Amino acid sequence: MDHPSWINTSLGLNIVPLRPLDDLPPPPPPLPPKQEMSENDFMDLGTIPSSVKDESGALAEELNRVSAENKKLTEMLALMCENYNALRNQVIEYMAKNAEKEAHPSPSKKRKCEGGGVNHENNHYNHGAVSRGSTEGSSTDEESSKVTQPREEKIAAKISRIYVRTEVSDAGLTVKDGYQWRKYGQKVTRDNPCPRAYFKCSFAPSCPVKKKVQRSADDQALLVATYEGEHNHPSPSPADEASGSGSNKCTTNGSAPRSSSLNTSGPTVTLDLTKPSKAATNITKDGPRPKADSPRFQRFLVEQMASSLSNDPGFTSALAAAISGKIFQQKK
DNA sequence: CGGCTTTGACCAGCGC
DNA sequence: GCGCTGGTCAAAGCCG
Repeated sequence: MDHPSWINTSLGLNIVPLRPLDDLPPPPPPLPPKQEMSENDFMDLGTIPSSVKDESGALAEELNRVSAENKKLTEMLALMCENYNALRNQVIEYMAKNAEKEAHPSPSKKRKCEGGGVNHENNHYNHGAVSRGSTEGSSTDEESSKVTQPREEKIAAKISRIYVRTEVSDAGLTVKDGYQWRKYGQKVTRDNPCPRAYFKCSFAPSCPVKKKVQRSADDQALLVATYEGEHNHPSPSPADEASGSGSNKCTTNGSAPRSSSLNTSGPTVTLDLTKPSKAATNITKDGPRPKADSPRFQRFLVEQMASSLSNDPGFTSALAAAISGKIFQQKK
């Protein structure tokens, strides 16, 4: 993971690890001046008509034009890379700030944060959606509540939270995620009339993972499951996982079981510059593959980078929603 | 009979 | 110190 996974939860984004820009191959150097092939190239030199001099002039002009275009595209690509780096740095800086903020919550507010934390975060980040991903590097209210544990253990504890939409008539508090859980307690909390159920992972005897499940106070059809810790045993078999997640379509990430079929109604954005886009795939598969050092390829590269962001229908809306949600949460 | 759930009791942290 | 609250324990009951 390149980025702290809290961003998945906090921003409601599912960000695929980006390949660092430094790893990207450098933009191909400008094309060396070379003669473009034309029909005349295949003609017998002895049969060159006298007008070839005019054509050579035209070709030189064309060459200059192509070179200029090549240079322009290279500059555009460099500019885009620069913008991308700047944006990435901003994101990293922002994530670092948040991680620091959440890693040092006000100790005096420990319990108050705990009380409504689940539901409030639900509203801010993942209303009506299943959020997944361990909040590695961002200790939350739940984490700080384990005051009896050594500090190292608290830091190591990974918290992840998922939201599962169920039938309101379904009174159960079970979030089927493929793992085996043993319920060891149930409590009615102050801020929520719905009881909170406490589970321990019974898949492995020594597994330290705990899970708390409670219905959202605002939306009783929404189950909030909070996972604490990391499983110290292999994930359940895919069959188990599939059967386990069948009814609720619920799984988690990080410390909790993985899944790809989440019941997310919230925005999910996948940024993956390491994978070729559809268009790129089509070209490499179906059409002639442009040469890597050709101006056409460079233009294609630029267009792909731009279109991959701007043409993604979910990107702008998800970005706007995430940013506004984050700002709204900070104002509170 | 073993594993799981239920549920009241207990403990610890926090605010007043 | 006391009351409130969240988290955990453990005995009893349930179920296959």
